[in-house]
Amino acid sequence: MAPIDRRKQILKAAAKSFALFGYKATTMDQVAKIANVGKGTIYTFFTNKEELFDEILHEVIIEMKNVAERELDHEQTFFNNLFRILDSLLEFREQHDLLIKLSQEVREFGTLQAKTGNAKVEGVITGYLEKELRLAQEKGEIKPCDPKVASFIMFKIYIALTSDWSHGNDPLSKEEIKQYIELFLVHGLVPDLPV
Amino acid sequence: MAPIDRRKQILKAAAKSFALFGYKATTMDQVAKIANVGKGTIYTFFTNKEELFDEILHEVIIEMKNVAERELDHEQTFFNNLFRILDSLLEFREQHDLLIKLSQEVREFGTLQAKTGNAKVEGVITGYLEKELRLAQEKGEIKPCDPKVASFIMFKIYIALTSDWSHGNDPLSKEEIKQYIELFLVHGLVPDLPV
Amino acid sequence: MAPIDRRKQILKAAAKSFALFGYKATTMDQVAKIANVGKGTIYTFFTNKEELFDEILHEVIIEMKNVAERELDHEQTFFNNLFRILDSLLEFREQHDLLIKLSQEVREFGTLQAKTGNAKVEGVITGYLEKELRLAQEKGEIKPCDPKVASFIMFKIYIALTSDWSHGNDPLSKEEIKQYIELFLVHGLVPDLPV
Amino acid sequence: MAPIDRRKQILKAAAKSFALFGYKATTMDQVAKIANVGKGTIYTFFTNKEELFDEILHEVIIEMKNVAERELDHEQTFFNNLFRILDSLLEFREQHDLLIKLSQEVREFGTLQAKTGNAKVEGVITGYLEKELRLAQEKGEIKPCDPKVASFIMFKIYIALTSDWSHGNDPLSKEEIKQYIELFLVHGLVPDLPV
DNA sequence: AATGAATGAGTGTTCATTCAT
DNA sequence: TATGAATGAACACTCATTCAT
Repeated sequence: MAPIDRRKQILKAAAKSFALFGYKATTMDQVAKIANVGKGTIYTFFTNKEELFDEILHEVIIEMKNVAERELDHEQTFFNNLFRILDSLLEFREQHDLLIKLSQEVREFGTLQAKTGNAKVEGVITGYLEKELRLAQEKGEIKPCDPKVASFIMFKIYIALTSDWSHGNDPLSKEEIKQYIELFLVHGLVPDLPV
Repeated sequence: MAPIDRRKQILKAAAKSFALFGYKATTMDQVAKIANVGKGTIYTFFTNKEELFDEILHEVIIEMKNVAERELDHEQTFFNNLFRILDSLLEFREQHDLLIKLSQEVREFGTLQAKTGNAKVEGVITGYLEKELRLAQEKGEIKPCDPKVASFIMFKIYIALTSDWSHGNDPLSKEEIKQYIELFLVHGLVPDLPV
Repeated sequence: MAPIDRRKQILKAAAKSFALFGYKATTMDQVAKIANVGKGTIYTFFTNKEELFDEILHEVIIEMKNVAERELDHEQTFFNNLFRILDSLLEFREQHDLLIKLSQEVREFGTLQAKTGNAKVEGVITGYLEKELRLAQEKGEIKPCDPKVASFIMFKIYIALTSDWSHGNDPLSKEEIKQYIELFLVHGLVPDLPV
Repeated sequence: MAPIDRRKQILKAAAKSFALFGYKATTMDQVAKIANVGKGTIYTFFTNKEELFDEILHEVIIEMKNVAERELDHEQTFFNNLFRILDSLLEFREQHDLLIKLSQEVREFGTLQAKTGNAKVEGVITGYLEKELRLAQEKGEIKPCDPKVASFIMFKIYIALTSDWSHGNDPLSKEEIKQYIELFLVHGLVPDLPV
């Protein structure tokens, strides 16, 4: 088996376990077993548990950023862009949705926090979103609100629909996710014409 | 000191520590020290760490339910009730908001998950919300949507604003929280009349 | 069992194992087993393996220094003092002879070396000896030689007789040790009158 | 590269590392890197780490014995022989002095000890010395003493001067070493005529 | 024959839980 | 009853050894 395969095997197994059980509750033995690899092998590719975790986080960030940048077109409206990017992200959800959820757990490590603080999935995504929200606001495409808070909530809603929900429920389809995002973000729950 | 006092002391200390550091990162030594109690004493009241955790979860649920039931008035509209209940919950937020966060961590335990599944804060709250959403829908107060998903999202938005946000940002005021809930849940981001 | 007993038990066991097998080859499991104590118990008294080692070293140094200082009398000749101090040291040899040997192994730890450098048994003892040798030389009691080298050798001879020798041979009696020290240090192997 | 070269390369590298860091602290990776050889290659020449160590010990012994036998001349006095042999040994000190030091570390291995007991550098050298001392004693060249103990001490003094001292001090020159051996072994520290 | 990626037994350390006082 | 000293199972990580290439 090519070394790259083994590295990927481990990353995949670790991602699965981290997403399922969290950082602390994931043991290296477990990762090794899931990856069908000797425990020592993990350490030939990653210095330690923390680095393994970081690597996974980093990969997700890179990939999501690429997707977003590929789709983003400033000629179009904010919501247009939002839904197209969403569409692309949801395309390879299978590899990533659980991982995204990890972003919520980074705070678990006292020490790690500082070091990787700005590399957090959450930070990167909301930062990105915030910038776009600000532009949209200037163009009058959305109501006035703090873009920082708004981007934070949008991110949380996305996570809730793509990841959180599927713990304990059947995963939502791509279309359903988009519908609910539209419902909550765009128009709200109140009927348009409560005559 | 009466035994009930000791029990409460421990519960309070554990709640604080669980909320601050999470389940795994909370040690019984820590809880004992915060509670100003011998470590062994904890075990005279609780069988083990897991039960201590469950108890705390349970207490929060009960209290929240009481608050909700006290405020709920089916003569009024859904949103009216929602905001009044929210108001009351936020009132004693200091004791509970961090705990709510715990609901997110329950999944941390592979084994625990199954056993305490139905005792989850999350499940109770969303179940409650779901029931009310269904009624509101029947009355035409809100747009048609799956009440289960909707209640889930609403809960997540609530957690995001009251708890998640304050990791890394200044906590939002009660008023701000209500504003954002209104913005996202009730009316959406799109300006009302983009003629 | 009084806590002091346990602490002493552990120190004794660790001393034995360190002296017998060296630092690296001594496992905490081994120490625990020899001390007839749970492994965790060691960590209630000592932060880690290194500190356990340091403590042992420190204790020996303190005790030896006390013995030496009690016996030292600058009114008397160097050799007189030397033999009286030797006498006292050999008195409680049973607790310490093996430990003394540890001084040779301190170099094993890359990191430790720097931290405890000046606390080394060897350094303390030879430093002490050196000072006395210098005085003796000024008084003409011994031949001219570098006191630093001389003290080093004297220490090594002492270790050889009290400790090294007993690995693989019956230990030498107190009297024998003194005889050999006199033979090598004081008069040399050459017969006095090789007529 | 001829296999014999590779073997020598490995032995040399291992000798260096054992001498520098000791048995336990020497890793096979380290040896392989120093020898500029694949790690697996080591195992084509030596069954395991222990055997590699033994081989090195053995080699030193053979070489020292050869040197000694070449110089030894029973027509001459004990001390004459001693100093000439010493001279020769010190000649190729660069390759071996650190190795000699290893003799002290053999005890490090609980299990190994028994198996290689009779192959110990120490044992061979002191055995040799003992024989010569016995002869010298019979000729009246040295004072009466147990040749076994005396040879042991002589060996320790030699190690101390050639090897131990240089940890933490500038190495002594060949001349200095001989001077100190003469001082301690031959005549002692007491001035000849303390009138 | 030579290699180094892969392995898992073994190490130091932590912490929930027990139990003698 | 309340305690905290004692415990050992469990964890992250290391390294001698193996084996497919």
